[in-house]
Amino acid sequence: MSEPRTHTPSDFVQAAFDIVDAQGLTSLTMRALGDRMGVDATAIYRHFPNKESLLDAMLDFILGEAANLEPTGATPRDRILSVAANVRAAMRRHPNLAGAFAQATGDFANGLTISRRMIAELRALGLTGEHLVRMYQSFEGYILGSSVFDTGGYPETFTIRQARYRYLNEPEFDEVARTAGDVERVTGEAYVLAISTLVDTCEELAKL
Amino acid sequence: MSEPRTHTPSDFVQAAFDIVDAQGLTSLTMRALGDRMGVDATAIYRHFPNKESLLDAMLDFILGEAANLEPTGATPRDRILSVAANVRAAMRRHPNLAGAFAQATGDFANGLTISRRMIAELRALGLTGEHLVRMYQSFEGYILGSSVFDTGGYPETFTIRQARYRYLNEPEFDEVARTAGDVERVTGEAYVLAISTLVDTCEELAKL
DNA sequence: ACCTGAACACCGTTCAAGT
DNA sequence: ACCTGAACACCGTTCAAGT
Repeated sequence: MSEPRTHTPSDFVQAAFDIVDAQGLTSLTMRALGDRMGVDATAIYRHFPNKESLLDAMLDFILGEAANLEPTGATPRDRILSVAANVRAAMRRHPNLAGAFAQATGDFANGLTISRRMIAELRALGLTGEHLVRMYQSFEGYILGSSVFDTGGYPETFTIRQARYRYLNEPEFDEVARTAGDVERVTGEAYVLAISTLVDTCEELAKL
Repeated sequence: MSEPRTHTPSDFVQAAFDIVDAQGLTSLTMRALGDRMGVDATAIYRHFPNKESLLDAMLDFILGEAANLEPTGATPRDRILSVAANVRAAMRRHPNLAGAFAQATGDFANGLTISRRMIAELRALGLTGEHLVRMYQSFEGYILGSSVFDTGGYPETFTIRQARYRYLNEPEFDEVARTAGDVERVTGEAYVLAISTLVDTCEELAKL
């Protein structure tokens, strides 16, 4: 018999995204995924040793969506901002999965690609030695951490943040909290501002 | 009969920390928590409507460990660094739970306390209006995001990061990757450096 | 080579019943 | 007022059996 392989691991990953993006992470069960693929739940174990490795494949796919985009811009600063924007946009497309990055322990091939790209830009800015490693780590923490927090659970996240702004009883925050869209806009501006600030620091450290 | 209440919600939170800190988040089941408290699993529902609200209470407790510490330092910069260090240290004490912040949707009373404290320091630096909101958001994203990534899954996280540093094939990273402790040190330095850098930006924005 | 389906050892949660 | 315990509707995963 030996049928030609009808399903690839990537088929399961795509179907899993369909479920998670539309119904949330808790709706992704092996049985639900099997149903969507027209296959028994236990058939998935031909392709992934367990559910965790399926999730890791999904997270690596998200990073791949960022890693496969060539960063745009004529200067290291612009290319760093471009990488940062691409990571954020990729997570933003899968808000129900972004939070899973914080739990993941696997190492991601596409994460390495992004890391190498960032390091190349930091070298282009003139950084070496411990300055290079330290600034790389600052960027990684900010880009990943902030993106996960800002994109996870979108759009509810911004409604929640809007409510929190109101509780603060600070006139400036009241103003921003008029719509969840305002909160999202200022959060996006804060992201770009902080990355740009970190690039400033790179330039100063390179002069030493 | 009407026994005096033998258990408070906070008793369950403490017992839940015992389980999570020692055995990991997946070991925290309602049955396991009931066993540890010498009570049927379903008795927990007298105190918490569901498991998610128990987890929210645990996360708020972690933030409380940071919020209850008066920030030290004579300048806004030092007090901001102190707040940031306290948040990180509090998460660091519960590495198996840190990642859950990225999934949480609740709003946390102790989070508000920390927010108010940060805003007071940003005002002391001379920030108002959109600058204030934007910088606040940059700090929040960096402090929370970075702390979650750096403390979640400790100490395994740093072993994983060490392995990734080796894969990068960059001499500077090789050097840092000699021990997981070196990676942890440089990550901590990067955290302080980035916060300090953001304070620099506040000072510049205040001059405009 | 790949898939099926019964089965196992769990989950969170509800609800009637106890004291 | 608080706790018990049976029960329900699920989970992820294993493994012998099918084709």
